[in-house]
Amino acid sequence: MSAPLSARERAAALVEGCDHVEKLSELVERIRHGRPLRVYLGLDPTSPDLHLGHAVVLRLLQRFVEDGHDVILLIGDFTARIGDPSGRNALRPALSDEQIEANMKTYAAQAGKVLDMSRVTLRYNSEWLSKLTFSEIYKLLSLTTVAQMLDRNDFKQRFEGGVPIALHEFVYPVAVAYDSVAMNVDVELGGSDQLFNLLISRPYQIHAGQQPEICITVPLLEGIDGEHKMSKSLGNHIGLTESPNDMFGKTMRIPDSLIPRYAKLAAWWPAAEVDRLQRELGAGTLAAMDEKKRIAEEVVALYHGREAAGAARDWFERTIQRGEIPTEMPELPLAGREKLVDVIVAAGFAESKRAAQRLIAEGAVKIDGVPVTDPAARWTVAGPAVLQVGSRKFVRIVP
RNA sequence: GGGUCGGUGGUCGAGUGGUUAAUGGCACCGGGCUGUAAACCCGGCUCGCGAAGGCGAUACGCAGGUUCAAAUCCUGCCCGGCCCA
Repeated sequence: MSAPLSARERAAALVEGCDHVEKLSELVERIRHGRPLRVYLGLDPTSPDLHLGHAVVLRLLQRFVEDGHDVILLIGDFTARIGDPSGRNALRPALSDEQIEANMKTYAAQAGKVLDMSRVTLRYNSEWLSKLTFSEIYKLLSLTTVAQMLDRNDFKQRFEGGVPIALHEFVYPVAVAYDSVAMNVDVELGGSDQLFNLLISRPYQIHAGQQPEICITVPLLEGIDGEHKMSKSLGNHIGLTESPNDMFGKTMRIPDSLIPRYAKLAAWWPAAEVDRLQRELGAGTLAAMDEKKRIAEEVVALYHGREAAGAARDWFERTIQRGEIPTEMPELPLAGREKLVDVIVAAGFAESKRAAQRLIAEGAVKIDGVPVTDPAARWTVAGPAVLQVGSRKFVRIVP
C-alpha cells in the first residue's frame, strides 16, 4: 500500500484532463476537510440515447464515486421543458411531456454503463423547480442582469444577428443554478459548453448562504464527422447502446486527426500514452489505421466487454476490409414478398420503395454476393439468401 | 397597437405567372480510388403504381381567390425580424 494521497494530489487526480476548474484551490480545501463532497451532474432528457460525448462527463462523475463522494445524477426533467439555449443560434423547441418521459426511462440504465449506479443518487429537478412560486422566481431573476446574459457568446450573436431570444431562455441558466441551491452541492460537473450555466450557480448559492460550488467542465468530444461536437441531432454520434459492430465501425470512420482525441476521451487512455501516440503518429512511426483499430476495440470493450470487442474487430476486418459475407447476421422471413424493393424496405435498408429502387440502380444491392441491377427485380431465390445493401448492411432472407 | 420586411425541400440559399419536384452550396446515401481516414471523381437525394417507356399524387407558413397556368398575383389568418408606441 502506498501512502494516502494528500488533498492536493486527490484533487489533481480528479480533475485530470478537465477543461476548466473553478476553483481548484477550493476543491483542495474541501477535500482536505475530509467530508465527502456532494457532487452532481445534470443531464436533460432531450434525446433517448446517451453517447460517447455524454460518457466523457459520466466518466468524471464516476471518478468522484470512486474517490468516495456523495454523487448525484440529476435528471433535468423540468429544465428539459425549457430547453437549454447553450450553443444554439436559434430557438429550441420545447419538448413535450411524453417525449421527456420516454427519454428519461432509459437514462439511468444507459448511464449505468459508465457509472456505478448503486453508489449514485438519482434525482429529478422537477422535485423543486415545479414548486417554486412566481414571487420566488422573481427574486431569483433579480440576481442576474441582462448584460451578464448577453455576455454569453451564443446569446450575443443571436441578439446582434436579429435572431429571436425568448425570455424563457434567459431563465434556463437560472433554473440550473437553482438546482445547485436546492441540493446545496459542493461540486457541479458539465461539458465545457455548460461553463456559463455552471458558474452562474455560485452567486445564487452565496445569496442563499451556501458555499459556492466548484465548477468543473470537461472537453466536448467531437462527433465522427470530426467537425461538430457529438450530438444525436447532428447524426455524428456513437451511442452507448449501439451494437459492438456499429460502435467499432463508426469509430473507424473518424478522421485521422481525431485519433488522439478519441484515445483520450473515448478510450480513456492515460495522458502520457496519448502524448506518445500523438508524437509517433506525427513522426509516422505508427500506422494511423492500426491505432484507430486499437482505440475502436477499447471503446467497444468499455461498453460490451473484451470478447465482444475482439469479435467486432474480427467482423470489421473480414467484412469491411476483405469484403467477405459475414457468417452471422439477422434473419428476416420473406413472408411472401415478391419484389426485391419490398424486401429491402422490410429489412430497414431503405425508407421507401423509391429509395430502394435507387439503391439497386446505384449498384449497392447484392444477393449472395451477386450484384442486382434491375430495379424491378423480383425475389426468385428459393432457399435462404443473403441480402446485402452497401458495404455494411446484411440480412439473411429466409423463406 | 402602428409601420415595414420576411416565412422555399435535412440545412443554407436562388427563383418572383408559363420546360421542369423547383438553380446552387453544405449535409446525407450509393459507386470508384483507398485504410468505412483525408483528398479527389461519378451518380443519387418527395411518395405510390408499372416489366419498361411512363403514369399519378403531394410539396415552396395556413386557408381561400384570380388565371388556360401560381412558390411567384390578390384577400384573410398564423409566425418571425427591425423601427415606432
